[in-house]
Amino acid sequence: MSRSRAAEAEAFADAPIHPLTAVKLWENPCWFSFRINYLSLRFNGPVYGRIAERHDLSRPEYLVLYSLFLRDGIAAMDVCATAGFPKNTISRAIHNLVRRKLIRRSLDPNDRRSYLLHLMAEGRRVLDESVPPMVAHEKRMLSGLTKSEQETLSMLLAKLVVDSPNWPTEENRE
Amino acid sequence: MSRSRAAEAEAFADAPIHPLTAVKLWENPCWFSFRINYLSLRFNGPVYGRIAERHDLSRPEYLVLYSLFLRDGIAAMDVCATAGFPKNTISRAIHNLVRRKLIRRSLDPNDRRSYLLHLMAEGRRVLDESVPPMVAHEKRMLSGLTKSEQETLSMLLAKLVVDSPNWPTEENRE
DNA sequence: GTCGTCAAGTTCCGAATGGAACTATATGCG
DNA sequence: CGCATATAGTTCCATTCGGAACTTGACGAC
Repeated sequence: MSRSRAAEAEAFADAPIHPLTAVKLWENPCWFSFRINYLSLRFNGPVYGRIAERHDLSRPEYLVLYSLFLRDGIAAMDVCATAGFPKNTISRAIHNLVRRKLIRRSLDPNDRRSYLLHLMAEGRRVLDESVPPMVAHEKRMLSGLTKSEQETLSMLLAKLVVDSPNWPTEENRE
Repeated sequence: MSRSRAAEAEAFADAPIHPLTAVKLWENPCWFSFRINYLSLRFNGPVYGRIAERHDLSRPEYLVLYSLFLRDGIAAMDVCATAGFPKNTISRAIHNLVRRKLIRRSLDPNDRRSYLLHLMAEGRRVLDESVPPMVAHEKRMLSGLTKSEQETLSMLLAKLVVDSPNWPTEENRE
């Protein structure tokens, strides 16, 4: 176990967590990936569970919708590149959303292979209902940290995301 | 956009990233969940891709194996609780690993419903081969941060994981 | 121009996934 | 003790997923 992880383990010694969780936190050479995977999970489960239940949307479908909430008029490939789902999954999601009239597609005037995606009224309504509880859940997750710790965390994670284009991928692994 | 995210955006203004990634970083009310999901993705893709290719193991299968690497003699439910896969998926993974003689099961003397899982020689061999590149990939991901930044990040993420039992889940959402 | 290569999006289909129901055991309670 | 409830693990099966091949259009070289 690394020195720093050992120190953390001591600081959190009396925390009421599953024994194997403790091992994965403090005696794990991949401490980072365990933590982010675990936290992703604890975000995605409740959030996408609620969305499936109340709006009958799958995770890829909601990701398309949410991407349009952030930036209207993007293309399918933009969603793929930033959400990490394969393009056929995103394609399916888009078709379902179009069929249900939550979004519409228009031809991209600059590239006739691609379509621009736009929110429709019903899509906006779903976002109006679903975004606030999602933001609340994230706030709840972060409420164990002070504002200043949250800022530090935000900055460090941003640094990693910005650096990520330099990392090896499946293709160019060696 | 929050004040702090705006400040970060300025600091990273000339980073060569996808425009929608920038939006998801700096103009996203759920900045935290985007970042951890994105980073999980960039870890899991290459790492599990390599493992599938070289060892013909699925992600749930490898997670069981890796859990035993950290602590031998645990039960299926321990893996579920810490890895976040449903128990039938873990059950299947265990059976495949047993069939391929990477692990074995023994009856739990204290609870006849459950089995203790143990690594076998072949499982150890697979871990010996697969863990170092995985650790290297994580190191590479973190190499954009200084040692001290990494310690800070480790601590902040650990705080969140330790706090997570208090969060609402799908079931008790309200 | 037109040829070769690359990129956006779709379709196909085998494989993996996970909810729900089930078995067997444990545990709490009167 | 005997019953109700909870938990570990398994099985079943409809659904979803994602790799691969394909279509159509863009773009650079000549």
